[in-house]
Order: sequence, then C-alpha cells, then structure tokens
Amino acid sequence: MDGSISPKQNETQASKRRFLFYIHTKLVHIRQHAFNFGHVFITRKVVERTVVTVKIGQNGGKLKNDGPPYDSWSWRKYGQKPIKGSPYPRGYYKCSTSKGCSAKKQVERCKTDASMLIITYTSSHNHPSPYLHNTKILSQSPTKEPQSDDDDDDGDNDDQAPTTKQEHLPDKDEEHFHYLQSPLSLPQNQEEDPFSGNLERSTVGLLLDEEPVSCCSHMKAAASSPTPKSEENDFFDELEELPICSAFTRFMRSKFFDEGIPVVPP
DNA sequence: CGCATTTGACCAGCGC
DNA sequence: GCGCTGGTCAAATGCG
Repeated sequence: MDGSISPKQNETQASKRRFLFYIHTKLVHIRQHAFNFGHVFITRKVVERTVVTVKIGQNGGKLKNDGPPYDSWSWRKYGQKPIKGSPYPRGYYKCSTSKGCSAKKQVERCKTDASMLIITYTSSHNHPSPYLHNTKILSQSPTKEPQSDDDDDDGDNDDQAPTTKQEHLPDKDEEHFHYLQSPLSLPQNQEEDPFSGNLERSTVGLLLDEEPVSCCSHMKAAASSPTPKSEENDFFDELEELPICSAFTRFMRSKFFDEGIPVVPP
C-alpha cells in the first residue's frame, strides 16, 4: 500500500502545509492590510478587522470542519451560518486561549475558490500568544532573544524592534495589550525551525504567482468600487497612490511585521 | 465526564 | 416600519 503514509511523513506534510500557510498568509496579510487601510471594508459596525486569505493546499477540505489552518491561538467555534451568495458556510470562532479574551475570527471559504479560506479576525487578544509564550520558555535566551534573524522580509530591526515588546513586557501589563491576532504571531520564530528548505521558496514564488487576491475579487469589488475586473494586480498597485501610504508604511515598518499588531483601543 | 462542536433560535443592524 | 442578513447564544450532541 503505497497510499499509506507513515505518521512521520504525515507530520512532515502537515508541517509543510503549515509553513506554506504561514508564508502565504504573511504575504496576503500584508496585502490585505494594505487593502484594509486603503478602503473601508465589509463590516456592519466599525470594528477593527483583519482579513486574511489562506490557501489550504491540495487537500483543501481535509481540514477539520473546514476550520482554519493551525495558528498559535486556540479557537472555539461558537456558530456557523450560511452566507448569502456563497455556497460555503461561515464559521464563527472565539479565542479560547484565555478565558476573558474577546478575540474572534470568522472563517469562510472563498466562493470562487474553495481552496482558499478567508479568515476575518475581529477584536483583539488581551493576552500574549501562547506560542510566543512557549517559545520564550523553550528558548529562554539568557540575555536576549536572537532577534537578529527577524530575517524575513522586513529586516526593519534597525528601529528598536517593537517585536520584543511582548516578551519584555511584564505580566501585569498584559491587560493593556491589544493584540490583533494575526496568524503571523506564530511563525515569526517558527519559520526558522520548520524547514528552510527549497520547497518553501519555490512555494513562495508559486503563491506569489497564484495571486490569492484573485479569489477575493469580490472583496475588492466591494471595497474599491470603480475597479472593473480586469486588472487584479493593478489593484494593489493602486495602493501606492493611496493617501494613507506614508502612515501605512510607517505602520508596516514599526509594527506590522512583528507578530502582534497593536491596536489602539476605541 | 468534560470539553468542543453542531445547530436552531433569537437579536440587532441595515436597506428599501 | 418591515424584511433580510449577519452575528451570537445556548441547548443538544458527539468525541476523547
């Protein structure tokens, strides 16, 4: 039975998928954030929201309950509703990592591409990421975090890396935290370990080419009304013309690439 | 047995 | 004001 996959292989694949998810999410997250900054989006009330599209790979649908891929938070499903115009229901999740946490997320499939998940994060965590917590415990660097990596895309360390904010803040400050639960919170460190192999790189290129945005064309259409339907890529190019550009850039530089996206409480 | 998920009911916001 | 839709609640059910 060649079809049978050993647990190890299975785990590896799961890890790859996870990593794939991370990279993709990260890229898309950036774009979506730009998107959200430039336009006001799909929401009834004025609440802080972060929309993330996630490609769930070939086995799109193997995920339990169509739930979102793994992220560092633990979520508890509290509802599901069919969405008009979409063949797929939307799942509603609350953060169960911390009891009093009001963070929520909505998970639905892209109606035009079932392999894409649209995850909408609302509200914010009032506690640090469990993943970071674990990482902190596990790594426990004597002096300071090996932040040097920060590697990724940004490399904006130059400024006193607010990244460490979470880790340096005393516990009693936790109540002042307003994490915008970005799935990015998980992989910051993880991306170092999982597998820095070639697969991911090629995957990144692949994903970039795939333009997850396409799946969210309806979102684009909803927000940026005058966008016909031709230039999907142009959409994000337009961002450069947005007036929020500088603020957004600063935001990106200072916070966004870090796992926690601080949000000013209303 | 405890916890998470499912699912129908209820409530609130929004458009007509 | 009414109806539609999205979001949340809570009881029932399933699973480990």
